[in-house]
This record gives sequence, C-alpha cells and structure tokens, in this order.
Amino acid sequence: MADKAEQNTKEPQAGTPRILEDNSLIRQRRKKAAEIKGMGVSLFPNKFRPRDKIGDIVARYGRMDSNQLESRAEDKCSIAGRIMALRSFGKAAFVKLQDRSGSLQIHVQRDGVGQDKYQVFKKLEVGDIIGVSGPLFRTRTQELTLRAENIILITKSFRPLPEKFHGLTDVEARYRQRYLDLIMNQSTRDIFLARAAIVKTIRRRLEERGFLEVETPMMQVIPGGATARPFETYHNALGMKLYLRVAPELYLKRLIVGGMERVYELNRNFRNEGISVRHNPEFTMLEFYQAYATYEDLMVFTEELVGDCAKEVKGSLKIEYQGREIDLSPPWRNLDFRTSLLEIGGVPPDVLFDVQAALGLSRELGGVHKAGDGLGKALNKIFEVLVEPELWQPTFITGFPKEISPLSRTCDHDPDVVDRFEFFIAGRETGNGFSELNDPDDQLERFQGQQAERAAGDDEAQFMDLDYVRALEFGMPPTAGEGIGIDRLVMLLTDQPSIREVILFPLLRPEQG
RNA sequence: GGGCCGUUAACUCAGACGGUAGAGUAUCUGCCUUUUAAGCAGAGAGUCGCGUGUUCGAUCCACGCACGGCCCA
Repeated sequence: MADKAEQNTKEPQAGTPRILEDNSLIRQRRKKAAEIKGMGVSLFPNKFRPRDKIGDIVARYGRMDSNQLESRAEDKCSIAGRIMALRSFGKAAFVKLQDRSGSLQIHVQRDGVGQDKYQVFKKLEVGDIIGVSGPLFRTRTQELTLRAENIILITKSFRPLPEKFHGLTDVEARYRQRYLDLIMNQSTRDIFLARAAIVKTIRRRLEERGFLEVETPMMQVIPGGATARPFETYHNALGMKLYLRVAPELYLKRLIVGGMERVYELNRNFRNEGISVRHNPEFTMLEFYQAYATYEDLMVFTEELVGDCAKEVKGSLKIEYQGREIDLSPPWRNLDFRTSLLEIGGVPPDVLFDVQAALGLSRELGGVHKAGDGLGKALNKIFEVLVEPELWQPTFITGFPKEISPLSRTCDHDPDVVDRFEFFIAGRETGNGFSELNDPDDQLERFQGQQAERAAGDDEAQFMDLDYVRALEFGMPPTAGEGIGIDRLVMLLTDQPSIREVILFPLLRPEQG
C-alpha cells in the first residue's frame, strides 16, 4: 500500500547521510533497500563470481538461432552487471544488464526463479547490480536473451540513474561525475578504451625497438626540460620548495649519460598555464631518447608510431577529424620553419631577418614581448598564429631558431638554427623532437642565456641545472629525443574536439564556490 | 584576464516581455508471464545556481558573485 503521507515527508529515511543532498527519489530507493534487507537479503554481498563476460556470450551465441540455442540449453551462462532498463509485467520482466563488455537482455519469470527470489527481484530497480545465471534463448523478436534460473542482488544502488533515452549529456556533470558518464555513455567508454589501446601500442612499438621504460622524478628541485611555468609545492620535513615537473627531459638524458642508450617515459607532466580545449594543467606525454640517432631518424619513427596507433584504433591511416579528412600515410610533408612563414603565413621576407619588423608583426598579431626578446621568439609567435592552425595534414616543421630551443643541438651549417622538428596534425602541435645538445660548454651558455631571460622577467625561461651540465661533461653520446603529447594524439584518433574528453578526470573548480 | 552563451524536478528540456512553474523520461500505486524509448489508469516530485537591488510582488528586470561551455589573450 502506498503511504502518500510518507512519500511526501521531507524526513530522511533511516540511515540517510545528511551531508549529501537528498531527494524523494533517493528516499524511495533507500526505503526499498530497507524492505529488501527486511526480507533477510544482504544489500552488498560479495560472493557471486560471474563466469562469463557479456561480450563473450554475444560473440559465441550471437549468430545461433532459436533451435541451436535450444539444443545448447545445458550451456548455462553466469554474468554480473548493472540493471540499465527494467520492463516488468507483474509475474515476469525483462532486464537490460550491462557489464564492461556489453549488454544482454535477461528474462526473469516468477516460475523460473521461484516465488521467494521473485519477491526480492520485484524490489530491484534500474541501477542495481545483480548476478544472473541460466540458459540462452531467443525472444519472439529474436533478441538473444538469458533466461534467469538464478538471480541475486549484488549491490544496491541508492541513486537514480539519468533517464534512458537522452542519458547524461550535461558536459559539466559528465566531467565531474565521470562514473555516471561511463555508466551511461558507450561513446565515453569507447574513448578510454581507445586511449588504452593507443598507449599499449606505443609501449609495444618502443619495447620492440629496445627502449627501456623508466620513471624519473615528478617532484623536482630544479624544474627543467621545457619552456613553461611550473607548479610549486613544499616538502615539510625537508623544509624545501619543490616543483612539479614540466618535463622529464633532463633526467632521461642523464640516463643516456648513464649508458641506458634507449629509454622512454610515458607519464604526467604539469604546467601552470591556462586551461583550454588543448590544455589541461596535467597532461600525459611520451618522451623517448635514443643514442646514436638524429632527429631525422626520429621523424621516420614518428610516422610509423602515429600510423600504428591509427591502424590500431581506426583500422586505417586515413582518418576523419572534426569533419575533415587527415591522411597519416608516410612520408609526411616536411617544411622549413622560415619557409612555412613565407608560404603559409604570408609573411613578408624582410621580417624573417629583421628583429624589429618581426617583433612589430608579432605584437600586431597579439603577441606579448619583453625587452630581451629576439628574432626567434618573435618569429615563433608569428608561426603559432599564422602557420600552426593551417597545418591540418601531418607536417614536420624543421629549422627552428636556436633562441627558442635551449636544449637542442646547433645545426652544423647554420648557427642560428637547431637540429629540431615539431610535427603538427589538425592544426595542433602534437610532438617535438631534436638531436640533443651534448656539448656541455654550449649547454652551459644556453642555460646562462635562459637565466638572463628569467632575470629580465620571463618566468617561462628555463632554470640553471648545473648537475645536468656536469652529467654532460662526463660525455653523452649523440642522441635524439622526442616528446609526443598523448592527450592530443588521443583527441586526434578519437575525433574529440576537447582535451577534457580524453582525460578521465579533467581539472575543474570545486562545485561549491 | 576579456567577450559571448548557459545554469528551471533525479535526467533531457519547455516556459511566462513581473502575479511563486510545465512536458517527456524516471519514481510511486494498480493491472499485465516474450517486452525492447513496453502498454493502460491514477499519483507525487522544484530554494527556477547564489546574493543584493528595483517593485505591492522577482524564477523572469538590474547589478554582483559562483560554476560550466565556446572564442580571444
């Protein structure tokens, strides 16, 4: 009997924690839970062990017709999952059960599971996690269905799931409550399955080439390896300021000095910058270093590596991103930095060698410059605004100015340029590689130059790292190294416009002011 | 940091150019042993993001704030 007075009450049911928001639906679900408990049934048992995955069942039996399934009625399946839909007919019901591999319809009949279990079952709701076992059959409409012979509540759900048709679409809710997003949206699950596949492919390819996976400090006394502002933190016992790393680069190259010759790290970096569709304060980067190689060797490897990832998750080197086709087939376009400014950016030739003209143009385009900024920084800003967005098809840019590359080896026949490339896909920088600077005296001078820039007010300039110079003095074999932004690669290969869609828990401000 | 847009029931969304709000789904009650956005009948559910101001009266207007989205820096 419905007790409407009780339905209306604002009083929480027994056991409702007051620290979380409450509503009538939650109260109703807790009431049902109490009733189930009152029947002597545990709400959170941990005994049921599913023997099967729904995906496997569908793969194995999905093509069998009614008669074939009938003849295999002794093949009992045993699965566990969450109730995503429930259609009840009084003495029978259909349940849509979802596990990590897929979903399957369950038919529960009073005469199939027995009066007692059916009484409990009638109290179950969408969102509850149950275990069921029984044979498969096909319904009148030919849907593969498990006939429940046994059914058990595994976990009671106190909160209502979003509506079945529209699901959860509110972007903020999807990021904050990613668990709900994952329950409700197959497309979200697919993104993170693809991400895992991409990371796995990268590791496999690197392992095949003899790279060793290592882990270097994320908390660093001297943040180095990239031009970026670091996060600061503090170690209480040591009484010491620490930085979250902006890159693992300098540590990985110390390992090259140490004789490891081929190393990689695929992990998080932290940069204290604004948030955008391309930037999250913490992001995942692959960095790898190979001794006795040049940046040109890595360009070839990059084409292979990115291509392998595309084949793995898209099955093709021709992919579509945000409605436009991208062809990852090698060889990729290769353009000199200055040439790209002229041909793609439409920059007047005199700007390329005239600091004042370059700074002027950069400022016109919105660039902010300090007194000490030279040609390299100005041209780089111009590049970012005029050229980068145009590089839709995969493109290597080479011939970068030395001024913006303090860790790269100087080009043998142009002292203003370094042996470096960046590659761009879909108008975004996706990776950066270079022949490493292994002349310790040159490196020391570059650091000193960075120190001067820092003194002049550039808080993105790199810190002096004397131990790194000391390591180079022991001798680092000629080495090429590269970093690839994993989040951006995943965006590309899952056709996502925002980096937040490919990060499980993107950084958001707290919900309550 | 700036601009634009958004925030209404658990979810997805309407809405009134000021008079304290609706739909669908979900939920509750009843019926129903092959449904699949099940169906039929009935019912309940809201601090209209937060605050201040204007007003007889604000969810709606104004200002501020919070959170989010997109664009720009």
